[in-house]
Amino acid sequence: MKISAQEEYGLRCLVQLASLNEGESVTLPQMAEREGISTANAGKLMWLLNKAGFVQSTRGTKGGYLLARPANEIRLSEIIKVLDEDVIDNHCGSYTGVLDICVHKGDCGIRPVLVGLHEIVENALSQITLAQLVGGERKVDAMFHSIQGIHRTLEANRV
Amino acid sequence: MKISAQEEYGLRCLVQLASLNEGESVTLPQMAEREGISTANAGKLMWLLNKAGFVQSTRGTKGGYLLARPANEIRLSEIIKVLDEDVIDNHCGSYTGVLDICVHKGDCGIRPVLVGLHEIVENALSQITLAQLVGGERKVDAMFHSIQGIHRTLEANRV
DNA sequence: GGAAATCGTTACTTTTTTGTCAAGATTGCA
DNA sequence: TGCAATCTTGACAAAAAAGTAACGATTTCC
Repeated sequence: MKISAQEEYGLRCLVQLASLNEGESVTLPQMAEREGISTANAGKLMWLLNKAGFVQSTRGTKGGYLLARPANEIRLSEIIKVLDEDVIDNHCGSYTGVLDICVHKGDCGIRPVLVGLHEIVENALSQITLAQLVGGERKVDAMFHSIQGIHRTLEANRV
Repeated sequence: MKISAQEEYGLRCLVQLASLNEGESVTLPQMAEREGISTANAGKLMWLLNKAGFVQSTRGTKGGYLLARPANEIRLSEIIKVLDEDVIDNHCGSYTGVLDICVHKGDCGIRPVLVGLHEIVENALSQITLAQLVGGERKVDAMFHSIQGIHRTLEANRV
């Protein structure tokens, strides 16, 4: 499985915006430099995120980008769905809907795996907000403890 | 996030082999037909899986492929690591090791997310074996219950 | 009003991933 | 032995993703 470049850098740019103080904004060249990508590339990402309503832009001198919604109301799952098709998708067709592209109409051997992965990833990402990725170890630790909880549950439910 | 074609079809082919009765084997054309891919493509996948020691092949008339190890000892996480780099990887560098490609050497804002996702996916996939994907609703249900367990744990540990 | 800074949009290029082909090697069987 | 079935391997072609470039539109400030 791969996290696409678009997902990764899009998310990173949003974290930058979430870290701004009241009234500040960031320009494309600044953003690009901080993430190690080209300005053109950052521009394309921000265009997507702007269309989707995550960021607000102003043109001209003193222009730039800032978040259009409060950072603690933006869930990572939403972001990923805008930057890519879904939190996880596969080659053969959406396994959350009807599987009609694939040859395995009724008896797809790996479908339970796809559905299961989709569910746990969607769950995890929908519980993390941009605000939680800003400033610090405390929040990161909390997230990690949640993940350790998952670990224990899987052990207990071992099939 | 995407599951690559190679991961998806490679896994499907192995499920076919896991479904065989004692003494049976499957040829490339059969395998390709059942998965809706070309023989050439199936050939390349099986070549990879053969090199990695998952399958055994015999050439000539009556030849074909079969599993080289018991289906209940082959974990999905192992398979995915052979068909792709890792259960999850990102553009910027392995987040299980040192992050040296990325501009964010010490303070990568999304690193906790990458590490967390890697952990829960690795965990889930390492607890599912090929044998569990063969023959039926009972095993699939059991797996699903495990996933529901994860769901509840996440709720309980909400950050 | 004009110049400079900035975003917006589309088209294009490069790279990576997928998929195909063809020639070779091995085996079984008549 | 020789033919047919089968896997093996490397080179090639097509498609998708990632990245770049160019030009247009808007805003600020002098």
